[in-house]
Amino acid sequence: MSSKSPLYRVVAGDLRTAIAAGEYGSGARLPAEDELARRYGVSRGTVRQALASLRADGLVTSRRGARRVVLGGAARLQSFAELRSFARWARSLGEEPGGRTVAVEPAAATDEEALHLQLPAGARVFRVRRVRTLSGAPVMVERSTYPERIGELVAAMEVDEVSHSHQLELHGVLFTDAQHTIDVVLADADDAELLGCRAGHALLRERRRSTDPAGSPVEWSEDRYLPGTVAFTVHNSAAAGALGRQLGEE
Amino acid sequence: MSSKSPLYRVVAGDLRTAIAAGEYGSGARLPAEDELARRYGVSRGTVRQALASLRADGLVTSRRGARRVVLGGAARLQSFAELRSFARWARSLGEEPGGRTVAVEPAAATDEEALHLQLPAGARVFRVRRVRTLSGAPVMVERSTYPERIGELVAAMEVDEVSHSHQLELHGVLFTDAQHTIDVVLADADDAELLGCRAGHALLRERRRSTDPAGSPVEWSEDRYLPGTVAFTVHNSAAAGALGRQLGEE
DNA sequence: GAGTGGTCTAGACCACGAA
DNA sequence: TCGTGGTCTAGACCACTCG
Repeated sequence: MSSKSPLYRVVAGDLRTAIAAGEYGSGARLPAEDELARRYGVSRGTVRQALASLRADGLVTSRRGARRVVLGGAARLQSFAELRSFARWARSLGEEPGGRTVAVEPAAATDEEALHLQLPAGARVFRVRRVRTLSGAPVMVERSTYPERIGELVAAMEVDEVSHSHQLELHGVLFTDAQHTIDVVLADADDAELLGCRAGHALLRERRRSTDPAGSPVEWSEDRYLPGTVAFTVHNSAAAGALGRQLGEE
Repeated sequence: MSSKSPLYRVVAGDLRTAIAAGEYGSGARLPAEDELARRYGVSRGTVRQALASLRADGLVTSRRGARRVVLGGAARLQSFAELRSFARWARSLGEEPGGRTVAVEPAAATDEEALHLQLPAGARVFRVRRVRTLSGAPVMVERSTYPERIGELVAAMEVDEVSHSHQLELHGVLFTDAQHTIDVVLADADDAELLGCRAGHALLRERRRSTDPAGSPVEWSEDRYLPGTVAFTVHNSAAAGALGRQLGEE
């Protein structure tokens, strides 16, 4: 066994599997922390670390004094529990992701781009426009802005490269954190042509700012999805969570 | 001092304040864990628990070997990362929330309702339709389904009650966990009349399943927002072991 | 009152990043 | 190499839930 996984991940994975397999159905009580610690031969702290990850994903409840209870899971579509690229997300659903780069152009950053990428106003950036497909059908238009260094890597990729983020990973560029904003926008002429819908059609918009492990912004992107192709799901709790609502102004 | 807050919350709050105040600007390095432990006179574990909550909110990075770095992204003092009712959310933004109940009716649960509320098919439920307003202007139609026990409480409320969830809290009904799904839908005739838009207009839809501390479903709701009035924001992370340490919530 | 999770301590060793 | 965060242990006490 060359298991390089930390213990708490092994425990968490085991519990996830057990829940998914129906060993602990919706509403069932999980074993007590002490019992799990004995069962896995680890300390209670390690068990708690594992359980915290299940809690963060909304799989179980957690209250002082009472056993943890398995929450009735839901069909997840685009879950924000993990940060995944379009390509990886599509494959996890058994769909075949595709991508076609429509335009790559160097440019001087607008004020908004400079703000989100933490660059000086007018800094050199790359704007990339792509159409993303599922099983050949266009479902999303992606307009991304990259800092110069990263944009040059993107510019060098094939126009039908399926996963830019995977290619960037190979060059040591990692996307580890992202802040998303989701709302509705109407298709402009460009969207209409690329997605094959009519202008004025409603689209689901996701704006995203991604950073690398060091906290430096690596991407500012606006994705526009055809309705019905995706939905975003998120879990939160009164203690903490991931979702927020904001007034819809720019 | 009647400080009832756990130590790690005090530390976390202090760090949040310092970041919001610009003491640690975007890109600044936070003090090391040992240093913080000394400074606050607590153990390293407690400091780590505090930092985990900042991490979960996307305020700082976290990587082995390197100091934590404050993530940019404007002055986001208000963490919208909690589960909040429409009324509470609106007030936190200085808006005046309102609500008008349009219909309350007992019914037999559809299959979908029964599934989400974990009730037997055909069980008695209550359907409630409301229009939510901000400063008097309608922004959202809310269609909720409640289990019988809770529905009866809702049915007894005033038609212009601003916060159902607050009233339910007074009756001991707590909403602690929720799973949300967000997508786009077109307004039907009913939506159009209630929101004052035309049928076919695009609306931002949020479907939500809420549970109480014990994990029992207490509400299944579909909210439809006029575009431009709200946007949903989410932070997530792919960092290995980003979340969690020996924390139980948060 | 017994069981359980929440908080906290004081160590230890390791893996990784940066100088 | 050295500082840092990631993982893990073995205790302790408290607050809460539940029968």
